[in-house]
Amino acid sequence: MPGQTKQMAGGDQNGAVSQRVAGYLREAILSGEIVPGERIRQEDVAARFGTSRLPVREALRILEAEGLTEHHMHKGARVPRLDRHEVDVIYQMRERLEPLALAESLPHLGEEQFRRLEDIQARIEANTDIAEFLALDREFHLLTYAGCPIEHLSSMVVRLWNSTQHYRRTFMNLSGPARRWVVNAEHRLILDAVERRDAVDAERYLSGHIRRTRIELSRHPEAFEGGRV
Amino acid sequence: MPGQTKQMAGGDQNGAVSQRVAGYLREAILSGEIVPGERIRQEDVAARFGTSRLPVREALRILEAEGLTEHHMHKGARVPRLDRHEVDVIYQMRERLEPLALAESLPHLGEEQFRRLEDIQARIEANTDIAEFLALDREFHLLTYAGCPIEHLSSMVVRLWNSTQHYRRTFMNLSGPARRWVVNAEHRLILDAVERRDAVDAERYLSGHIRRTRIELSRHPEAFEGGRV
DNA sequence: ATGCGCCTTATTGGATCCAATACACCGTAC
DNA sequence: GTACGGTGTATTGGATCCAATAAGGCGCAT
Repeated sequence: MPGQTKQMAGGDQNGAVSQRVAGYLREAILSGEIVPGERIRQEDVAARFGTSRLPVREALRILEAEGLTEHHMHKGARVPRLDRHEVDVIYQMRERLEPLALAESLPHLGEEQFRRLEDIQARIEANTDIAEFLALDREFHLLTYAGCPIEHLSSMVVRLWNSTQHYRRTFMNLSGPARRWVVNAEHRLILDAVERRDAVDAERYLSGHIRRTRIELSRHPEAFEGGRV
Repeated sequence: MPGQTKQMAGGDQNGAVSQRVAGYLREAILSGEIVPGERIRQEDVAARFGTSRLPVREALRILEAEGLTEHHMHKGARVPRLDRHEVDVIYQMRERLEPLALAESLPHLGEEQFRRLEDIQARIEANTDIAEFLALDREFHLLTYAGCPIEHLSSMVVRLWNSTQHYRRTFMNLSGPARRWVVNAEHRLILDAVERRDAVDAERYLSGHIRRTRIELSRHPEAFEGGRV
Protein backbone atom coordinates (compact mmCIF):
# COMPACT_ATOMS: atom_id res chain seq x y z
CA MET A 1 0.00 0.00 0.00
CA PRO A 2 1.94 3.00 -1.25
CA GLY A 3 1.95 6.41 0.30
CA GLN A 4 -0.14 7.79 -2.50
CA THR A 5 -3.84 7.18 -2.36
CA LYS A 6 -4.48 4.12 -4.45
CA GLN A 7 -7.70 2.88 -5.83
CA MET A 8 -9.02 0.63 -3.11
CA ALA A 9 -11.64 -1.50 -4.74
CA GLY A 10 -10.97 -5.22 -4.53
CA GLY A 11 -9.96 -5.64 -8.16
CA ASP A 12 -6.98 -3.87 -9.60
CA GLN A 13 -8.96 -2.66 -12.53
CA ASN A 14 -12.44 -1.85 -13.59
CA GLY A 15 -12.99 0.12 -16.74
CA ALA A 16 -10.16 2.57 -17.04
CA VAL A 17 -12.48 5.57 -17.29
CA SER A 18 -14.58 4.69 -14.27
CA GLN A 19 -11.43 4.11 -12.23
CA ARG A 20 -9.99 7.44 -13.27
CA VAL A 21 -13.25 9.20 -12.47
CA ALA A 22 -13.42 7.53 -9.06
CA GLY A 23 -9.84 8.58 -8.38
CA TYR A 24 -10.51 12.15 -9.41
CA LEU A 25 -13.62 12.41 -7.25
CA ARG A 26 -11.83 10.78 -4.32
CA GLU A 27 -9.05 13.34 -4.58
CA ALA A 28 -11.53 16.21 -4.94
CA ILE A 29 -13.30 15.11 -1.77
CA LEU A 30 -10.05 14.59 0.15
CA SER A 31 -8.62 17.94 -0.94
CA GLY A 32 -11.72 19.82 0.07
CA GLU A 33 -12.59 20.81 -3.47
CA ILE A 34 -15.87 19.00 -2.84
CA VAL A 35 -16.99 19.64 0.74
CA PRO A 36 -19.41 17.71 2.98
CA GLY A 37 -22.98 18.43 2.02
CA GLU A 38 -22.09 19.30 -1.55
CA ARG A 39 -23.86 17.49 -4.37
CA ILE A 40 -22.07 15.75 -7.19
CA ARG A 41 -23.85 15.99 -10.53
CA GLN A 42 -23.19 13.13 -12.90
CA GLU A 43 -23.45 15.34 -15.97
CA ASP A 44 -20.92 17.84 -14.61
CA VAL A 45 -18.33 15.17 -13.90
CA ALA A 46 -18.94 13.51 -17.26
CA ALA A 47 -18.43 16.80 -19.06
CA ARG A 48 -15.21 17.41 -17.17
CA PHE A 49 -13.82 14.07 -18.36
CA GLY A 50 -15.29 14.25 -21.83
CA THR A 51 -17.02 10.99 -21.13
CA SER A 52 -20.55 9.66 -20.82
CA ARG A 53 -22.43 9.40 -17.55
CA LEU A 54 -22.04 5.65 -17.29
CA PRO A 55 -18.45 5.50 -15.98
CA VAL A 56 -19.37 8.39 -13.69
CA ARG A 57 -22.26 6.39 -12.26
CA GLU A 58 -20.00 3.40 -11.69
CA ALA A 59 -17.45 5.64 -10.01
CA LEU A 60 -20.13 7.02 -7.70
CA ARG A 61 -21.17 3.50 -6.71
CA ILE A 62 -17.60 2.74 -5.77
CA LEU A 63 -17.25 5.89 -3.69
CA GLU A 64 -20.55 5.22 -1.99
CA ALA A 65 -19.42 1.75 -0.92
CA GLU A 66 -16.23 3.41 0.35
CA GLY A 67 -18.31 5.72 2.48
CA LEU A 68 -17.16 8.86 0.71
CA THR A 69 -20.54 9.67 -0.82
CA GLU A 70 -24.11 8.96 0.04
CA HIS A 71 -26.87 8.33 -2.42
CA HIS A 72 -30.61 8.77 -2.61
CA MET A 73 -32.73 7.38 -5.40
CA HIS A 74 -33.21 10.01 -8.10
CA LYS A 75 -31.53 12.62 -5.88
CA GLY A 76 -27.95 12.08 -6.79
CA ALA A 77 -24.79 11.79 -4.75
CA ARG A 78 -23.63 13.96 -1.93
CA VAL A 79 -20.62 14.02 0.37
CA PRO A 80 -21.92 13.17 3.85
CA ARG A 81 -21.41 15.32 6.90
CA LEU A 82 -20.10 13.62 10.01
CA ASP A 83 -20.74 14.86 13.49
CA ARG A 84 -18.20 14.99 16.25
CA HIS A 85 -19.13 11.63 17.75
CA GLU A 86 -18.96 9.88 14.37
CA VAL A 87 -15.49 11.29 13.75
CA ASP A 88 -14.49 10.33 17.30
CA VAL A 89 -15.54 6.73 16.74
CA ILE A 90 -13.80 6.59 13.37
CA TYR A 91 -10.62 7.70 15.11
CA GLN A 92 -11.16 4.94 17.67
CA MET A 93 -11.44 2.51 14.76
CA ARG A 94 -8.15 3.85 13.45
CA GLU A 95 -6.67 3.47 16.93
CA ARG A 96 -7.47 -0.21 16.83
CA LEU A 97 -6.81 -1.10 13.20
CA GLU A 98 -3.71 0.90 12.35
CA PRO A 99 -1.48 -0.75 14.95
CA LEU A 100 -2.49 -4.09 13.41
CA ALA A 101 -1.63 -2.77 9.94
CA LEU A 102 1.72 -1.55 11.27
CA ALA A 103 2.49 -4.93 12.85
CA GLU A 104 1.61 -6.72 9.61
CA SER A 105 3.73 -4.27 7.63
CA LEU A 106 6.91 -4.30 9.72
CA PRO A 107 8.33 -7.62 8.52
CA HIS A 108 8.08 -6.42 4.93
CA LEU A 109 9.66 -2.99 5.30
CA GLY A 110 13.30 -2.47 4.38
CA GLU A 111 16.08 0.10 4.37
CA GLU A 112 14.58 1.82 1.38
CA GLN A 113 11.35 2.55 3.27
CA PHE A 114 13.25 3.55 6.41
CA ARG A 115 15.21 6.11 4.38
CA ARG A 116 12.06 7.50 2.84
CA LEU A 117 10.39 7.73 6.27
CA GLU A 118 13.38 9.62 7.65
CA ASP A 119 13.21 12.02 4.72
CA ILE A 120 9.47 12.58 5.08
CA GLN A 121 9.77 13.22 8.80
CA ALA A 122 12.60 15.69 8.23
CA ARG A 123 10.42 17.54 5.77
CA ILE A 124 7.56 17.55 8.29
CA GLU A 125 9.86 19.10 10.87
CA ALA A 126 11.02 21.76 8.42
CA ASN A 127 7.52 22.49 7.17
CA THR A 128 5.35 25.51 8.01
CA ASP A 129 2.44 25.04 5.57
CA ILE A 130 -0.68 23.26 6.78
CA ALA A 131 -1.68 21.68 3.47
CA GLU A 132 1.82 20.35 3.00
CA PHE A 133 1.88 19.06 6.55
CA LEU A 134 -1.35 17.15 5.98
CA ALA A 135 0.03 15.53 2.83
CA LEU A 136 3.35 14.63 4.45
CA ASP A 137 1.69 13.32 7.59
CA ARG A 138 -0.52 11.06 5.54
CA GLU A 139 2.40 9.91 3.43
CA PHE A 140 4.41 9.16 6.57
CA HIS A 141 1.74 6.97 8.15
CA LEU A 142 0.66 5.18 5.00
CA LEU A 143 4.25 4.37 4.14
CA THR A 144 4.69 2.64 7.50
CA TYR A 145 1.70 0.44 6.50
CA ALA A 146 2.97 -0.10 2.96
CA GLY A 147 4.32 -3.53 3.75
CA CYS A 148 0.99 -4.87 4.98
CA PRO A 149 0.03 -7.73 2.63
CA ILE A 150 -3.65 -7.91 3.64
CA GLU A 151 -5.72 -5.95 1.17
CA HIS A 152 -8.80 -5.93 3.41
CA LEU A 153 -6.86 -4.28 6.23
CA SER A 154 -4.97 -1.86 3.99
CA SER A 155 -8.08 -0.68 2.19
CA MET A 156 -10.00 -0.21 5.42
CA VAL A 157 -7.22 1.88 6.91
CA VAL A 158 -7.09 4.11 3.84
CA ARG A 159 -10.87 4.35 3.91
CA LEU A 160 -10.84 5.55 7.52
CA TRP A 161 -8.19 8.14 6.64
CA ASN A 162 -10.27 9.32 3.72
CA SER A 163 -13.43 9.60 5.79
CA THR A 164 -11.90 12.00 8.27
CA GLN A 165 -9.60 13.98 5.99
CA HIS A 166 -11.92 16.99 5.86
CA TYR A 167 -12.06 17.24 9.65
CA ARG A 168 -8.32 16.83 10.02
CA ARG A 169 -7.80 19.76 7.66
CA THR A 170 -10.39 21.91 9.40
CA PHE A 171 -8.87 21.09 12.77
CA MET A 172 -5.34 21.91 11.59
CA ASN A 173 -6.61 25.24 10.26
CA LEU A 174 -8.08 26.01 13.66
CA SER A 175 -5.03 25.08 15.69
CA GLY A 176 -1.81 26.97 15.81
CA PRO A 177 1.63 25.44 15.38
CA ALA A 178 2.08 25.17 19.13
CA ARG A 179 1.51 21.43 19.25
CA ARG A 180 3.76 20.54 16.31
CA TRP A 181 6.53 19.44 18.64
CA VAL A 182 4.22 16.75 20.07
CA VAL A 183 3.46 15.34 16.64
CA ASN A 184 7.14 15.34 15.74
CA ALA A 185 8.14 13.63 18.96
CA GLU A 186 5.55 10.91 18.48
CA HIS A 187 6.54 10.43 14.84
CA ARG A 188 10.16 10.09 15.86
CA LEU A 189 9.24 7.49 18.49
CA ILE A 190 7.18 5.54 15.96
CA LEU A 191 9.96 5.73 13.37
CA ASP A 192 12.57 4.59 15.87
CA ALA A 193 10.46 1.58 16.84
CA VAL A 194 9.83 0.78 13.16
CA GLU A 195 13.55 0.84 12.41
CA ARG A 196 14.22 -1.37 15.43
CA ARG A 197 11.41 -3.63 14.14
CA ASP A 198 9.91 -3.48 17.60
CA ALA A 199 6.25 -4.16 16.87
CA VAL A 200 5.15 -3.79 20.49
CA ASP A 201 6.68 -0.34 20.87
CA ALA A 202 5.58 0.76 17.40
CA GLU A 203 1.97 -0.28 18.07
CA ARG A 204 1.92 1.43 21.42
CA TYR A 205 3.37 4.73 20.15
CA LEU A 206 1.05 4.71 17.16
CA SER A 207 -2.04 3.93 19.22
CA GLY A 208 -1.14 6.75 21.62
CA HIS A 209 -0.50 9.13 18.73
CA ILE A 210 -3.91 8.49 17.18
CA ARG A 211 -5.62 8.67 20.55
CA ARG A 212 -4.04 12.03 21.40
CA THR A 213 -5.09 13.40 17.99
CA ARG A 214 -8.61 12.09 18.54
CA ILE A 215 -8.93 13.77 21.94
CA GLU A 216 -7.52 17.08 20.71
CA LEU A 217 -9.86 16.98 17.73
CA SER A 218 -12.88 16.29 19.92
CA ARG A 219 -12.07 19.39 21.94
CA HIS A 220 -12.76 21.51 18.84
CA PRO A 221 -16.49 21.27 18.12
CA GLU A 222 -16.10 24.16 15.73
CA ALA A 223 -14.23 21.83 13.36
CA PHE A 224 -17.57 20.15 12.71
CA GLU A 225 -19.54 23.25 11.84
CA GLY A 226 -17.98 24.17 8.55
CA GLY A 227 -18.67 22.67 5.20
CA ARG A 228 -22.27 23.69 5.11
CA VAL A 229 -23.54 24.35 1.61
CA MET B 1 -28.02 -2.30 12.07
CA PRO B 2 -30.48 -5.18 12.03
CA GLY B 3 -29.66 -8.84 12.27
CA GLN B 4 -30.44 -9.29 8.60
CA THR B 5 -27.79 -8.31 6.12
CA LYS B 6 -28.60 -4.82 5.06
CA GLN B 7 -27.30 -2.98 2.10
CA MET B 8 -24.21 -1.33 3.43
CA ALA B 9 -23.40 1.37 0.93
CA GLY B 10 -23.40 4.85 2.39
CA GLY B 11 -26.68 5.94 0.82
CA ASP B 12 -29.94 4.29 1.67
CA GLN B 13 -30.84 3.92 -1.94
CA ASN B 14 -29.35 3.73 -5.35
CA GLY B 15 -31.50 2.57 -8.23
CA ALA B 16 -33.84 -0.03 -6.86
CA VAL B 17 -32.75 -2.67 -9.37
CA SER B 18 -29.03 -2.28 -8.77
CA GLN B 19 -29.62 -2.47 -5.01
CA ARG B 20 -31.68 -5.63 -5.38
CA VAL B 21 -29.06 -7.18 -7.63
CA ALA B 22 -26.29 -6.29 -5.18
CA GLY B 23 -28.32 -7.80 -2.35
CA TYR B 24 -28.97 -10.99 -4.29
CA LEU B 25 -25.31 -11.41 -5.22
CA ARG B 26 -24.22 -10.66 -1.68
CA GLU B 27 -26.55 -13.35 -0.35
CA ALA B 28 -25.43 -15.79 -3.04
CA ILE B 29 -21.80 -15.26 -2.04
CA LEU B 30 -22.56 -15.50 1.70
CA SER B 31 -24.65 -18.65 1.31
CA GLY B 32 -21.98 -20.41 -0.73
CA GLU B 33 -24.11 -20.50 -3.88
CA ILE B 34 -21.24 -18.55 -5.47
CA VAL B 35 -17.93 -19.85 -4.12
CA PRO B 36 -14.46 -18.26 -4.00
CA GLY B 37 -12.83 -18.40 -7.41
CA GLU B 38 -16.13 -18.53 -9.26
CA ARG B 39 -16.81 -16.01 -11.97
CA ILE B 40 -19.89 -13.83 -12.11
CA ARG B 41 -21.16 -13.16 -15.62
CA GLN B 42 -23.06 -9.93 -16.06
CA GLU B 43 -25.36 -11.41 -18.68
CA ASP B 44 -26.31 -14.37 -16.49
CA VAL B 45 -27.27 -12.16 -13.55
CA ALA B 46 -29.15 -9.75 -15.83
CA ALA B 47 -31.14 -12.60 -17.31
CA ARG B 48 -31.99 -13.94 -13.85
CA PHE B 49 -33.46 -10.55 -12.89
CA GLY B 50 -35.04 -9.82 -16.25
CA THR B 51 -33.04 -6.64 -16.36
CA SER B 52 -30.30 -5.08 -18.47
CA ARG B 53 -26.59 -5.36 -17.66
CA LEU B 54 -26.32 -1.82 -16.40
CA PRO B 55 -27.76 -2.31 -12.88
CA VAL B 56 -25.74 -5.53 -12.71
CA ARG B 57 -22.56 -3.63 -13.47
CA GLU B 58 -23.36 -1.06 -10.81
CA ALA B 59 -24.07 -3.87 -8.32
CA LEU B 60 -20.72 -5.46 -9.11
CA ARG B 61 -18.93 -2.15 -8.47
CA ILE B 62 -20.59 -1.97 -5.07
CA LEU B 63 -19.62 -5.53 -4.14
CA GLU B 64 -16.09 -4.94 -5.31
CA ALA B 65 -15.73 -1.92 -3.05
CA GLU B 66 -17.11 -4.12 -0.25
CA GLY B 67 -14.36 -6.64 -0.89
CA LEU B 68 -16.76 -9.40 -1.90
CA THR B 69 -15.68 -9.51 -5.55
CA GLU B 70 -12.57 -8.64 -7.44
CA HIS B 71 -12.44 -7.23 -10.92
CA HIS B 72 -10.10 -7.26 -13.86
CA MET B 73 -10.55 -5.10 -16.91
CA HIS B 74 -12.45 -7.02 -19.59
CA LYS B 75 -12.24 -10.19 -17.50
CA GLY B 76 -15.28 -9.80 -15.35
CA ALA B 77 -15.87 -10.27 -11.64
CA ARG B 78 -14.82 -13.13 -9.45
CA VAL B 79 -15.20 -13.97 -5.78
CA PRO B 80 -11.70 -13.79 -4.31
CA ARG B 81 -10.04 -16.62 -2.42
CA LEU B 82 -8.48 -15.77 0.88
CA ASP B 83 -5.61 -17.69 2.39
CA ARG B 84 -5.30 -18.68 6.02
CA HIS B 85 -3.25 -15.67 7.00
CA GLU B 86 -5.65 -13.22 5.35
CA VAL B 87 -8.59 -14.78 7.19
CA ASP B 88 -6.56 -14.72 10.40
CA VAL B 89 -5.91 -11.00 10.05
CA ILE B 90 -9.54 -10.30 9.21
CA TYR B 91 -10.50 -12.09 12.43
CA GLN B 92 -8.00 -9.91 14.27
CA MET B 93 -9.70 -6.90 12.74
CA ARG B 94 -13.01 -8.23 14.02
CA GLU B 95 -11.40 -8.79 17.42
CA ARG B 96 -10.58 -5.12 17.56
CA LEU B 97 -13.61 -3.51 15.91
CA GLU B 98 -16.50 -5.56 17.20
CA PRO B 99 -15.94 -4.73 20.89
CA LEU B 100 -16.05 -1.07 19.88
CA ALA B 101 -19.31 -1.65 18.01
CA LEU B 102 -20.70 -3.45 21.04
CA ALA B 103 -19.72 -0.61 23.36
CA GLU B 104 -21.34 1.93 21.03
CA SER B 105 -24.45 -0.22 20.78
CA LEU B 106 -25.05 -0.95 24.45
CA PRO B 107 -26.56 2.39 25.47
CA HIS B 108 -29.15 2.03 22.72
CA LEU B 109 -30.29 -1.53 23.36
CA GLY B 110 -33.46 -2.17 25.31
CA GLU B 111 -35.58 -4.95 26.81
CA GLU B 112 -36.92 -5.84 23.37
CA GLN B 113 -33.43 -6.63 22.09
CA PHE B 114 -32.52 -8.47 25.29
CA ARG B 115 -35.56 -10.72 24.86
CA ARG B 116 -34.72 -11.42 21.25
CA LEU B 117 -31.11 -12.22 22.18
CA GLU B 118 -32.28 -14.66 24.86
CA ASP B 119 -34.55 -16.32 22.31
CA ILE B 120 -31.83 -16.57 19.68
CA GLN B 121 -29.35 -18.05 22.15
CA ALA B 122 -31.94 -20.60 23.33
CA ARG B 123 -32.46 -21.63 19.73
CA ILE B 124 -28.68 -21.92 19.24
CA GLU B 125 -28.48 -24.22 22.27
CA ALA B 126 -31.33 -26.38 20.95
CA ASN B 127 -29.98 -26.48 17.43
CA THR B 128 -28.19 -29.36 15.68
CA ASP B 129 -28.02 -28.10 12.10
CA ILE B 130 -24.84 -26.31 10.96
CA ALA B 131 -26.46 -23.97 8.45
CA GLU B 132 -29.00 -22.89 11.02
CA PHE B 133 -26.30 -22.42 13.63
CA LEU B 134 -24.37 -20.13 11.29
CA ALA B 135 -27.44 -18.01 10.65
CA LEU B 136 -28.40 -17.81 14.32
CA ASP B 137 -24.84 -17.06 15.43
CA ARG B 138 -24.63 -14.21 12.97
CA GLU B 139 -28.06 -12.93 14.01
CA PHE B 140 -27.01 -13.06 17.67
CA HIS B 141 -23.85 -11.04 17.18
CA LEU B 142 -25.25 -8.51 14.76
CA LEU B 143 -28.22 -7.88 17.03
CA THR B 144 -25.87 -6.97 19.89
CA TYR B 145 -24.39 -4.33 17.53
CA ALA B 146 -27.78 -3.15 16.31
CA GLY B 147 -27.76 -0.13 18.57
CA CYS B 148 -24.49 1.22 17.19
CA PRO B 149 -25.30 4.60 15.61
CA ILE B 150 -22.06 4.93 13.61
CA GLU B 151 -22.69 3.75 10.06
CA HIS B 152 -18.98 3.55 9.24
CA LEU B 153 -18.37 1.15 12.10
CA SER B 154 -21.52 -0.90 11.53
CA SER B 155 -20.89 -1.32 7.83
CA MET B 156 -17.26 -2.32 8.39
CA VAL B 157 -18.26 -4.95 10.93
CA VAL B 158 -20.81 -6.44 8.55
CA ARG B 159 -18.26 -6.33 5.78
CA LEU B 160 -15.74 -8.29 7.86
CA TRP B 161 -18.40 -10.87 8.67
CA ASN B 162 -19.28 -11.17 4.99
CA SER B 163 -15.64 -11.59 3.95
CA THR B 164 -15.12 -14.61 6.16
CA GLN B 165 -18.52 -16.25 5.93
CA HIS B 166 -17.35 -18.91 3.48
CA TYR B 167 -14.50 -19.99 5.75
CA ARG B 168 -16.72 -20.05 8.83
CA ARG B 169 -19.08 -22.42 7.05
CA THR B 170 -16.27 -24.62 5.80
CA PHE B 171 -14.75 -24.72 9.27
CA MET B 172 -18.08 -25.62 10.91
CA ASN B 173 -18.53 -28.40 8.37
CA LEU B 174 -15.12 -29.78 9.33
CA SER B 175 -15.60 -29.62 13.07
CA GLY B 176 -17.85 -31.79 15.10
CA PRO B 177 -20.29 -30.54 17.73
CA ALA B 178 -17.79 -31.15 20.52
CA ARG B 179 -16.93 -27.49 20.99
CA ARG B 180 -20.50 -26.18 20.96
CA TRP B 181 -20.55 -25.91 24.71
CA VAL B 182 -17.69 -23.40 24.52
CA VAL B 183 -19.56 -21.20 22.07
CA ASN B 184 -22.69 -21.36 24.20
CA ALA B 185 -20.82 -20.52 27.39
CA GLU B 186 -19.17 -17.52 25.75
CA HIS B 187 -22.47 -16.34 24.25
CA ARG B 188 -24.13 -16.58 27.66
CA LEU B 189 -21.33 -14.56 29.22
CA ILE B 190 -21.61 -11.92 26.51
CA LEU B 191 -25.40 -11.80 26.86
CA ASP B 192 -25.19 -11.48 30.64
CA ALA B 193 -22.78 -8.56 30.35
CA VAL B 194 -24.98 -6.92 27.70
CA GLU B 195 -28.03 -7.18 29.94
CA ARG B 196 -26.06 -5.75 32.85
CA ARG B 197 -24.89 -3.01 30.45
CA ASP B 198 -21.35 -3.76 31.52
CA ALA B 199 -19.35 -2.60 28.52
CA VAL B 200 -16.00 -3.64 29.98
CA ASP B 201 -17.08 -7.23 30.58
CA ALA B 202 -19.00 -7.41 27.30
CA GLU B 203 -16.00 -6.21 25.30
CA ARG B 204 -13.65 -8.61 27.03
CA TYR B 205 -15.88 -11.67 26.58
CA LEU B 206 -16.52 -10.76 22.95
CA SER B 207 -12.87 -10.17 22.18
CA GLY B 208 -11.99 -13.51 23.76
CA HIS B 209 -14.77 -15.26 21.86
CA ILE B 210 -13.56 -13.95 18.50
CA ARG B 211 -9.94 -14.70 19.35
CA ARG B 212 -10.73 -18.30 20.32
CA THR B 213 -12.65 -18.78 17.07
CA ARG B 214 -9.76 -17.30 15.11
CA ILE B 215 -7.22 -19.63 16.71
CA GLU B 216 -9.40 -22.71 16.22
CA LEU B 217 -10.02 -21.73 12.61
CA SER B 218 -6.32 -21.25 11.96
CA ARG B 219 -5.69 -24.81 13.18
CA HIS B 220 -7.70 -26.10 10.22
CA PRO B 221 -5.72 -25.35 7.06
CA GLU B 222 -8.03 -27.68 5.19
CA ALA B 223 -10.76 -25.05 5.56
CA PHE B 224 -8.84 -22.97 3.04
CA GLU B 225 -8.49 -25.59 0.34
CA GLY B 226 -12.05 -25.90 -0.82
CA GLY B 227 -13.90 -23.61 -3.14
CA ARG B 228 -11.63 -24.27 -6.10
CA VAL B 229 -13.44 -23.97 -9.40
C1' DA C 1 -47.75 39.26 0.86
C1' DT C 2 -47.78 34.46 1.54
C1' DG C 3 -48.95 29.79 0.70
C1' DC C 4 -50.34 26.08 -2.16
C1' DG C 5 -50.76 23.61 -6.33
C1' DC C 6 -49.39 22.59 -10.84
C1' DC C 7 -46.25 22.40 -14.50
C1' DT C 8 -41.81 22.32 -16.36
C1' DT C 9 -37.15 21.36 -16.15
C1' DA C 10 -33.23 19.17 -14.34
C1' DT C 11 -31.33 15.07 -13.04
C1' DT C 12 -31.03 10.22 -12.48
C1' DG C 13 -32.14 5.02 -13.54
C1' DG C 14 -32.23 1.67 -16.92
C1' DA C 15 -32.39 -0.25 -21.82
C1' DT C 16 -30.10 -0.98 -25.99
C1' DC C 17 -26.39 -1.04 -29.05
C1' DC C 18 -21.64 -0.73 -30.62
C1' DA C 19 -16.69 -1.14 -29.96
C1' DA C 20 -12.92 -3.39 -27.75
C1' DT C 21 -10.56 -7.08 -25.44
C1' DA C 22 -9.52 -11.64 -23.94
C1' DC C 23 -9.81 -16.37 -24.38
C1' DA C 24 -10.67 -20.66 -26.57
C1' DC C 25 -10.72 -23.53 -30.44
C1' DC C 26 -9.23 -25.10 -34.83
C1' DG C 27 -6.00 -25.77 -38.41
C1' DT C 28 -1.47 -26.21 -40.06
C1' DA C 29 3.30 -27.21 -39.74
C1' DC C 30 7.11 -29.54 -37.88
C1' DG D 1 1.24 -35.95 -31.86
C1' DT D 2 2.22 -31.43 -30.25
C1' DA D 3 2.78 -26.59 -30.52
C1' DC D 4 1.88 -22.17 -32.37
C1' DG D 5 -0.73 -18.78 -34.71
C1' DG D 6 -4.91 -16.90 -36.27
C1' DT D 7 -9.73 -16.28 -36.12
C1' DG D 8 -14.03 -16.16 -34.09
C1' DT D 9 -16.88 -15.87 -30.18
C1' DA D 10 -18.00 -14.55 -25.63
C1' DT D 11 -17.87 -11.04 -22.51
C1' DT D 12 -17.14 -6.48 -20.86
C1' DG D 13 -16.67 -1.10 -21.23
C1' DG D 14 -18.73 2.92 -22.77
C1' DA D 15 -22.05 5.85 -25.62
C1' DT D 16 -26.57 7.25 -26.48
C1' DC D 17 -31.32 7.63 -25.71
C1' DC D 18 -35.70 7.22 -23.30
C1' DA D 19 -38.51 6.98 -19.17
C1' DA D 20 -39.22 8.30 -14.49
C1' DT D 21 -38.78 11.11 -10.48
C1' DA D 22 -37.91 15.06 -7.72
C1' DA D 23 -37.45 19.76 -7.09
C1' DG D 24 -38.05 24.42 -8.16
C1' DG D 25 -40.48 28.17 -10.02
C1' DC D 26 -44.53 30.55 -11.31
C1' DG D 27 -49.21 31.78 -10.99
C1' DC D 28 -53.35 32.25 -8.55
C1' DA D 29 -56.09 32.68 -4.49
C1' DT D 30 -56.73 34.07 0.11
